[in-house]
Amino acid sequence: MTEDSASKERLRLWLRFLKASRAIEAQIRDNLRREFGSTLPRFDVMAALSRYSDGLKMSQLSDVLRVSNGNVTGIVDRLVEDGILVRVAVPNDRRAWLVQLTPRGELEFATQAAAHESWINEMLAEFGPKDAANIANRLEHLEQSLRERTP
Amino acid sequence: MTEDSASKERLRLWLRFLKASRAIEAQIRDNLRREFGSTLPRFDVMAALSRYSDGLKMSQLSDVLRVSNGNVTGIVDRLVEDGILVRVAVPNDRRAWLVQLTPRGELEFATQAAAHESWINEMLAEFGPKDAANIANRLEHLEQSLRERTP
DNA sequence: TCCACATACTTCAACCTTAAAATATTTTTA
DNA sequence: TAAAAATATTTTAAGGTTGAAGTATGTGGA
Repeated sequence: MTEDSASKERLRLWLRFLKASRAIEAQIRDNLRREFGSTLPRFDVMAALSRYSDGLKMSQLSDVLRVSNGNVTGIVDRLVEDGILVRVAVPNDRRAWLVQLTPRGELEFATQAAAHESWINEMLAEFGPKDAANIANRLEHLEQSLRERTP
Repeated sequence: MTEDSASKERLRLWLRFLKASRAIEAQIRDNLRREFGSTLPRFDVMAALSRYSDGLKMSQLSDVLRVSNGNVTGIVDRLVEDGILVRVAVPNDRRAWLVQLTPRGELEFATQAAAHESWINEMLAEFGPKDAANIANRLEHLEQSLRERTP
């Protein structure tokens, strides 16, 4: 196998990877929209905050989600309007806000997260638990090595 | 292994999958922007058209790319402005347009595609050609079964 | 003190994205 | 052939995304 054809195989892997990822993502977006009138970015924000019951600052949230600061502002704005989140002032730092799920937000997220898990479970049914765990580990390693390349 | 923990493993697989996919995609977007002042959607359109030298109709393009009709309109508009694409009238059907790469567009795409392949080759270096081929096949199968679920 | 720098966040302009509505044209049907 | 249905595309409204610029506040020297 030449280096050149190895490169072609990796490209093919990426194209398949991207296609599968987009197909699953599109299905999730569609389900979120139809069943909950919501979106994947909103779900991602709720998921992040559900893991930090003390709340996160805007900048921490954008770190965790790996999206830009300005992006988070808009999504949080809309979730606050909808009563899913609250912004709480941080003592001794008038620049910062702590963002938290409201009780209603927690309830809403619990419902959506359960549905989300079952959609994934159906879509990835052809992966047995052993396989799933192996590939997940491999991807975790890949993602880590990518993060080391670009600090 | 209970069904419940199998579901949890599949969820974990999806989360890793998504994270890795987003990390790679982010790197490609960044490279395209910095090196070519372009974007992934533009690259995707050029890639699709490079496989069809006779050109594609707008609706065929949105089929191939699996994005909405209206979306393609805007991207093609900008690529036409930049001299990368042309819209050609279709004989006997005044509703439709055929979109093609210009000679300059073909040249531009060849350059970007070569760079793109080498970025992927570096990022996925830890996958040997055999591995890459195996996983690609598996993902192809997954994507196909997803397409059957949602026609 | 005060001034430079850093930090936290928002705003902005440009682009991507979708679903739904609108426009134009072609094809089918009554 | 006139009306209805189908097809091809664009427009629109709402949201997501980014990098860069802008605002406000905090911090650490000279």
